[in-house]
Amino acid sequence: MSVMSAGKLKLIQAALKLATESRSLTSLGLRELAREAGLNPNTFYRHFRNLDELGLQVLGYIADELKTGVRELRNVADTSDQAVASTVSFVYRYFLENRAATTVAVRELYGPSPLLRRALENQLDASAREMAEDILNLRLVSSRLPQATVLEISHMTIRYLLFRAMDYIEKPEQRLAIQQESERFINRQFRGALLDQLDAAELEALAASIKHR
Amino acid sequence: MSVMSAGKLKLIQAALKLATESRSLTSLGLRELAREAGLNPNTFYRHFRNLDELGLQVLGYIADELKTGVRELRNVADTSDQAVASTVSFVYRYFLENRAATTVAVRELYGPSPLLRRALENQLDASAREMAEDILNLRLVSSRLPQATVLEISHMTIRYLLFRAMDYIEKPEQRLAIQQESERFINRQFRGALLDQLDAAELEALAASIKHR
DNA sequence: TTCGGGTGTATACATTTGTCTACCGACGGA
DNA sequence: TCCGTCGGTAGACAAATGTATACACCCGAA
Repeated sequence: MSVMSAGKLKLIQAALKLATESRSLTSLGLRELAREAGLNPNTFYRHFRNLDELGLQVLGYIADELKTGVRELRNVADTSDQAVASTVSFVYRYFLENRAATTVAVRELYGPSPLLRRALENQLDASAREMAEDILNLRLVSSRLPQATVLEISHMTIRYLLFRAMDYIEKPEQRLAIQQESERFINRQFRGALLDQLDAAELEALAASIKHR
Repeated sequence: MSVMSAGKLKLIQAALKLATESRSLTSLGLRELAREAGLNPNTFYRHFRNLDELGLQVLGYIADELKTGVRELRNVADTSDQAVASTVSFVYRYFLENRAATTVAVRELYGPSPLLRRALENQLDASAREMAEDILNLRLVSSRLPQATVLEISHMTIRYLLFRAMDYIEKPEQRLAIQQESERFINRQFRGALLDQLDAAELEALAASIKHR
């Protein structure tokens, strides 16, 4: 994936551009692609057997872009005390910088091509596992939370942030609000899960303390 | 929307079918549509000016389908004590029965057509408001939760359930797991929000009770 | 130096697409 | 009874699409 002839790169970038601004990746035309890339239509066949193969390569391309981002993400979480806020802020800024890749990912995750969907699901799965690992390693949440719960919340969070990133990208005036809302989302998930871990006596005490106004 | 000639209905249903099983609604062809409906291509022009107009009408059609479902939903929540569990179960069964409409909604919510996206966003907004209203009226959560919080969680929940419905539809062996996971999602949101409402003294007490093992 | 593979182009062709104009039967109101 | 509108069809058109074959250039290995 690292070495790639100029024409192939042009085609992939043209696919990203067109998929973002006009249609879905799966519905791009071969000639449309070549036109955008400034190449002869037949050049396409030098690099891809068909349009599905192009789609997969585009996913590989954006996966590469994403991987560097995830690595940076780990460092951010490592050195921050306000882990949730800074992580959310970083993730959205990152999606914003890679809006083409983000848009394609969102559209194809539940799109018509099973091939692309599987690939994207695996990508999200891996990200969720990494996130959960970081959370556990850095002890960002109470150790009373089971590992499975942390993983589940990581899954939910990543899905939520990914879709919300579309609004974040396209509605600049709402960015701050979306960011804060996402922080609340995550905090509530973890606090709610923590509450579930309390034993009966603690729950009763809590309930009582809430009851009297 | 209620009275509609046979041909028009056939075209809309053909659009739903094709959009579900092969491509996105926005990328359907006029002739493709007519072929599926068993009609002459030109019949299309008797009912729609262009493909965008068809898209809007399809959304209207599925919105009608959805509305009856939401109404039933209110009744379920009304008579149930285990509101969350039965609501989730009902919503997913409902999405399953309307898989075509659900699929189209998911794909177009962040799809390439701004027109369709606005329409869908409004639809989701209205559903979230209804859900919040029900929750508040039926006193399903503590009255200490601000109205805005209930609305926000309703928004998040509806988005989450909608997207998760795609997995629910397509992975029958995971249905039970997805259902339970969704219940946890909702419960954690509300419990986490509740926790945020506690005042300092209550939080300290809670923290202490967690600290000692 | 020659040769072969990788990259890109030109031409061509059958197929499909959106759209235009014209024709036709049904049917409801005058 | 006549007539206009509605729903549907038929045929034709230019444009665009995917694909095949053949040609041209560059560059590294032999």
